[in-house]
Amino acid sequence: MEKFALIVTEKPEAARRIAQALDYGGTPQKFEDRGVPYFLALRDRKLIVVPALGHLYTVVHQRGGRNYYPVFCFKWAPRHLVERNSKKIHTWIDVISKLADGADEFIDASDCDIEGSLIGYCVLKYACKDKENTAKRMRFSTLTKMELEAAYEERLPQLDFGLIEAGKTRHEIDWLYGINLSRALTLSSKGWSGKYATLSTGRVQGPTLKFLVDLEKEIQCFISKPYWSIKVEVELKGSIFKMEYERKTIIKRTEADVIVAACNRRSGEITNVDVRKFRQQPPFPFDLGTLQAEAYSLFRYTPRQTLNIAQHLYLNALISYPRTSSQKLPPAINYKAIIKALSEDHNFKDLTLELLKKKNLKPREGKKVDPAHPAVYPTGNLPKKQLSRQEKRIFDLVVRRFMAVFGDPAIKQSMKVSMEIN
DNA sequence: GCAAGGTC
Repeated sequence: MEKFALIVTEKPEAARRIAQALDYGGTPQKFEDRGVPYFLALRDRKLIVVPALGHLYTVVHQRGGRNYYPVFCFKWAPRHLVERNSKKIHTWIDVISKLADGADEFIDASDCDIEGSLIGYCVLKYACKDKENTAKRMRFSTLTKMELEAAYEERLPQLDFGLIEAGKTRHEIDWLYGINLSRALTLSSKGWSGKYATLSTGRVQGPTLKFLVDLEKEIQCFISKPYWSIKVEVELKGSIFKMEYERKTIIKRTEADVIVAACNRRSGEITNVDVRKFRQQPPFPFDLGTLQAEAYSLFRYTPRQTLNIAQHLYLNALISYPRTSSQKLPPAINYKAIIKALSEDHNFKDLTLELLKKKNLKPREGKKVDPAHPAVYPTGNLPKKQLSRQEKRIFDLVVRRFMAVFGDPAIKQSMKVSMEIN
């Protein structure tokens, strides 16, 4: 039978989109084997695109037994041998292995970050039987046809072993640190109280608990004290203005009463007007955290909700990969083409036309970077189907932030008026 | 049965 190239992705939706982008007719064939989807795309040669399902391999101790400590001996193994309820993983790996037998070229198309690179590596090494050193790498940060085609044509000759090493190390150190400290904690609490209780800690939950304990202690130690503040309404040329007393808090009620009595119903005199002009720079492009913060403050969406919505928009090729910590927009993404494409939407028309008048499109950028992805930006694709209310809001937010990044600084003015009464 | 972080 004719051999083919096997393209491995991190998840089913990515496999579907990659197959669609690479197939010359845009109509890849979908297959399913025991619940595992994969795709046949025809290009310069036969391509089979098969997804993983996140991590299929993980770390496990080499010898059994539960309560011994410390434990330093571990090995990598398929997840179904380690975790209960992962029969699905067993089938998944089996399907990939069978497909690998018919392939003579292997291409890693997992997400271009630490975890993704490790996922792709493990599939190639274990499920495909030691193909990690001969496999090529497709690098992309959006699932658009243009970028995927370029990523395929210009595939890198080898995997990024630096990222893979970082992924392995993250995995292994988290395991060593977490399992050992959890066991130590469990054993010492049993020694102390005589009762068994499973306790756990780790790289993330340990420090997080510490922050919570500190905050809780602060809350419990807080003693509230009453204070008074004085607000006044003044009439000036027939209009009422609200002002406040120069000292924001007054501890004693009697003292506040004296001040109020001295000012009430008297006329005053404006002693100073302080006008200040200042520039407000455009915002930074969105990293995931700031997108989540903004979505919460505007719409009260939880960070998890926002991530899910953004993930969905990404899978529909409307925005770039949202799991990024970058606040930078490299010129390679072609700002002008994106803004032009967005101008087709009447909601964005005025703002995009204004930006397109500019001689130079230069984004304001933040300091944060990400090794694998740029900041979140709209791809320029407009929704083909009606978006849900939530998707619409997040998409709109990403588009508007992207445009704002190229804007001129705002000139703002503030005014502080001081008045003396009695 | 103890971690963390992918995916669904």
